[in-house]
Amino acid sequence: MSVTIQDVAKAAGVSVGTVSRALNNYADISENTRARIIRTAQELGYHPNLVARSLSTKHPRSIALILSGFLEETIINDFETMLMKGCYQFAFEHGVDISIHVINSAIQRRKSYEQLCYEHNISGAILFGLKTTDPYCEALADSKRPCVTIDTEVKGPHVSNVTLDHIAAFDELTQYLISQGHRRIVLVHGRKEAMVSMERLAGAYQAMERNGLQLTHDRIIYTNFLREEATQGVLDYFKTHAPDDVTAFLCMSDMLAIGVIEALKRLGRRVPQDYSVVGYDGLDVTNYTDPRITTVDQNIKEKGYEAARLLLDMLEGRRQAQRLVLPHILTVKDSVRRIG
Amino acid sequence: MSVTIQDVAKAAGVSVGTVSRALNNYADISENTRARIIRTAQELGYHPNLVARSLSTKHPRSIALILSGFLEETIINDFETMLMKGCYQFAFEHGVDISIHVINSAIQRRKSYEQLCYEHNISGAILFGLKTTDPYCEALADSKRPCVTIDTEVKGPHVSNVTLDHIAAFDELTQYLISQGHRRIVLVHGRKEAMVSMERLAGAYQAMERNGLQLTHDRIIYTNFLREEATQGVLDYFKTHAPDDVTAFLCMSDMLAIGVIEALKRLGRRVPQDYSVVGYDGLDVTNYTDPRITTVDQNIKEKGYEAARLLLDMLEGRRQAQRLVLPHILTVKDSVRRIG
DNA sequence: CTGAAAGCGCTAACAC
DNA sequence: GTGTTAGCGCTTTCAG
Repeated sequence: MSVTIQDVAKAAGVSVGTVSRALNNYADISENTRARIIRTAQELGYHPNLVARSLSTKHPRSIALILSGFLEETIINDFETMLMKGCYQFAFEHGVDISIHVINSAIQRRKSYEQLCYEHNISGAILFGLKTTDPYCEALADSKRPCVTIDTEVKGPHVSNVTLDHIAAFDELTQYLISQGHRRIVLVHGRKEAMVSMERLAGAYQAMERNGLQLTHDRIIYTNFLREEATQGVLDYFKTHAPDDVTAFLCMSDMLAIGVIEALKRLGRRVPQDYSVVGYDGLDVTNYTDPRITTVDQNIKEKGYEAARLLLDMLEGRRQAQRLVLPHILTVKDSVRRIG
Repeated sequence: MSVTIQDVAKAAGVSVGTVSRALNNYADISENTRARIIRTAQELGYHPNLVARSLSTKHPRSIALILSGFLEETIINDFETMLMKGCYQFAFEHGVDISIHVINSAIQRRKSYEQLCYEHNISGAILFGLKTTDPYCEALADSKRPCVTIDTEVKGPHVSNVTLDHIAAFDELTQYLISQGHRRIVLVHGRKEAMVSMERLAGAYQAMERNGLQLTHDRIIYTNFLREEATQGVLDYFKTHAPDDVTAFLCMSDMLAIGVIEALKRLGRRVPQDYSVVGYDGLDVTNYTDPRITTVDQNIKEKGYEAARLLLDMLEGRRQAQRLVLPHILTVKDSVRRIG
């Protein structure tokens, strides 16, 4: 079939153990034989069977990207793709192998995190899409297997988090609106229970208070992050509020911003001439809408890259578990008008 | 550590072989012991170690989704995500495990397809993003390992293809424009050498000839599928052509359509009032542009689902290698005006 | 019907 | 320095 370590051993006239040592850069081996073994391995086109390796090794270096929840998401975004890009860029640069596993909350209930890792011989994982209520959050905290969560905040001796300062980011976004002269701001809110919503809400409060503005309850449109809800919410809003009751819509996601713009168009209003709108996420689609939407870029590719680096460092004992806060990027485009 | 087959055997008072047989639905085992073993396995929370299994088994059922090329792509689309959704939907429904592997052309040159499969104990693969010039295309044809390519046409005794009839789809799209009264049509072309471009071109020719229309060379704007190229191309076009030289732009991708609309807006023209534009792919973003873009939905999620089903059927000998042509979906939205 | 045992390819103790 | 060998957890003959 394929060329195994045995074949290399035979061809090089040594034992399999020696081949293994040579190829894994062990110290106690003569440069001579190592060179010879590496050469024959190359000639034969040998590549180690990673499955066999991870089965036998005690300190495996196999790292996994575990994606949760996106199967159920009705919202389409490019987070997973961008994240994969980031992880693999690091992986390619450093010659590590990443396996991807797709799960959801139901699977988490059926199969424990440890079990999942055991089944696939995962020694360290990057987790994306975890909800704070997901079973794996607790499991991660208890596990002695190093892992990195992206965005989800989980504390544990071997758990790192890579995230943005969403509060500061949303503060900055809000501040930007205010700096452009907007004082009558409506917040288009995401799913109430979601951590991501709460953080963004805190950021909005923070910025508004600092500027002596109030965020009253009737100035908040609640949604479950669905675009249509934002559209409907805005339409409803203007049934009970005068047109000049608001000058800007501060949205907790880009999709909500798109929904808001849709509603405004239906009402015959123009963005940004009549109303300003900002989003959050930095989805690529914000470049193709009309107008292009000012937003905060979550920098998800960078998160993937840093998560992979951090995980590898943890596995090799170079770094402790930590919270890594990456810079966010306020991306000013065309959906905000300066007023006043 | 984790509960192994040994633990189950001990607890149930049988041998590991018996446990294995019971759990894998072998015939030659008494219903009594099977039931008992299954019960104890459940009580202990046993899940098989898939790595160990795939190492030992002769007829492994481990299937992989191999994604090529998207790391280099500057174009962001949701193909990979949708594809994964489709594959995993089938996988979850049928209790099969899919591993995902990310590669590119460079990796294909460095490591053979067989080697990749061997390393990860892949018994059958779904491949997406292969270019016709990629080394793996030949490798697939020669391999006795069943596989399914998506969109890329590869012929081989164990190679299936899941695709659309892109020629017919583009024909239909073109015909739609014509049926709306458009006769002066400009084709916005993708990368010349790409198979996907050639097929679409053929479809366009076919429809136009059937309607007694000519697709002359000066009515084609060439691009490499980049949005900005389409924008520039249209701007350039109108430097040498009169405004009424064209009534509709037939684009080989949604991104190109977005680029065209951008150009028309810059020129102060409105879509679809002044010009009609159609795209191809069915990206989600076509729902958020202004206007929403009439396009052909490639139905990528369905492709993933059917590819997974087909691969499993091939692995289990229920189906031969075949070319599976899924229906495409002409999605009429708001970017075409009926004229004449 | 079930147990015992070989072996998948590799790593890591343990010898020499 | 290098060879030998015992597993990693599982499937699959081969006996009985």
